[in-house]
Amino acid sequence: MAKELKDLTKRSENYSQWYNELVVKADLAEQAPVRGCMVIKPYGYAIWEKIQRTLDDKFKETGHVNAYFPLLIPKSYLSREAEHVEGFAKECAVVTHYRLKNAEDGSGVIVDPAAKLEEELIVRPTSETIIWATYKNWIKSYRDLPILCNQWANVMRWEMRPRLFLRTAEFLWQEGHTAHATREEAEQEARRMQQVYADFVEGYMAVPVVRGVKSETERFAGALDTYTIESMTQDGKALQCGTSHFLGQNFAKAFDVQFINKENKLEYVWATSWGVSTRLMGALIMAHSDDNGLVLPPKLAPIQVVIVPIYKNEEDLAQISAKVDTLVEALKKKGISVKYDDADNKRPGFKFADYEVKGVPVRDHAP
RNA sequence: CGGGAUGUAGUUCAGUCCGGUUAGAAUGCCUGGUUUGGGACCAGGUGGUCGAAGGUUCGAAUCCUUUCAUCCCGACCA
Repeated sequence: MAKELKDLTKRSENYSQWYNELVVKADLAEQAPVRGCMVIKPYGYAIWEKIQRTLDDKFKETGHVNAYFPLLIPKSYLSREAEHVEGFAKECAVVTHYRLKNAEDGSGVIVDPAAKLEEELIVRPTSETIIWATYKNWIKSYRDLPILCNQWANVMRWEMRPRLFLRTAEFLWQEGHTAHATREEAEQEARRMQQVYADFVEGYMAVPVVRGVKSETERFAGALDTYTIESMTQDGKALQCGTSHFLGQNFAKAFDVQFINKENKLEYVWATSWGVSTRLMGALIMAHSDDNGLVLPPKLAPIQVVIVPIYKNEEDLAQISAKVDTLVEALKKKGISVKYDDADNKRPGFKFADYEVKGVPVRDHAP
């Protein structure tokens, strides 16, 4: 690199500032007007889409199906499972009214006091409660089991100290929620999904992880065991990348979900839940990127190859473009995403620097 | 929720201590031209309720009060 990137803070100077700047400069995301919320920009979302697509395939391969459960949860549901409410109650957003009206002094809209909800609604911090309230209706017999559902959704936790991708108030994730007839089967499922996560993070994100079990204090609120995969950041901290919980019969008991087993006896259902979130984006950035910008593994890079033409005049450009076009076609046939950046309002030097910050794996110039 | 800092142009910031013309710079953006092998240059232009409310004053970005927001360090968390 002939010239240093003038404005990206070095990791050695201030690691967390480096991270914050990189996320913005690489065009991945930006702060939203609402504290703790982020706008995921197209370049960042393209990475998330690849993560999503790959994981979704892996879930389907392991027998899971997608469904969707609602954003809002009756407040009373959250208090059904004692440990669960202990763990989540403090950080929830609450819907108390359903209507706004014009202020009489013309200062805008205000909450209409007449539109107060009888039972307040919680914006889901996670969906165990609403899902188990639903599973109660779905499960009668051992023949209804197992249920292997996943949902892609947004959730909200009112975090005290948000950071783009790593800890935002609203974040995107998937949450698997499975119901089983036996303890062994549920435990096996929880461990299997931990392995699916580990394989994905290592195989596609190229981020090494440690597989482990959470201590009692770090365990998911309501779980008997929490299996975790943890990556490392470059300042030597562990980052929780994904968790898979063996929930025992806690939620089945809280929501009274029983089934009749082969011996014609009533029994509580065994449960798991497991999730990874847009935090994976944070893990990806933290693991590979450097003082020159983002470093993306080719499997997840939205643009895998970028070609920048160098030319003196229109005639040159036409000749270069003709050659590059055939090259681009050939690469596309191989399933490689190529960008030919012939924009004439940026000079080559700018493009080289820009694509380096954005972490395009192969950057080349066409003479 | 505790400790610290900061709010001025799209962005990064100077000016605030010590009140005084029409609030500045860089960058971005727009126009024209020259350029184009690692973040181009020249000329012109665009861009601001100085976070908000109240107060002091002949006069407030600057002083006082209140308030809101953001960032950093802790505690909490996928």
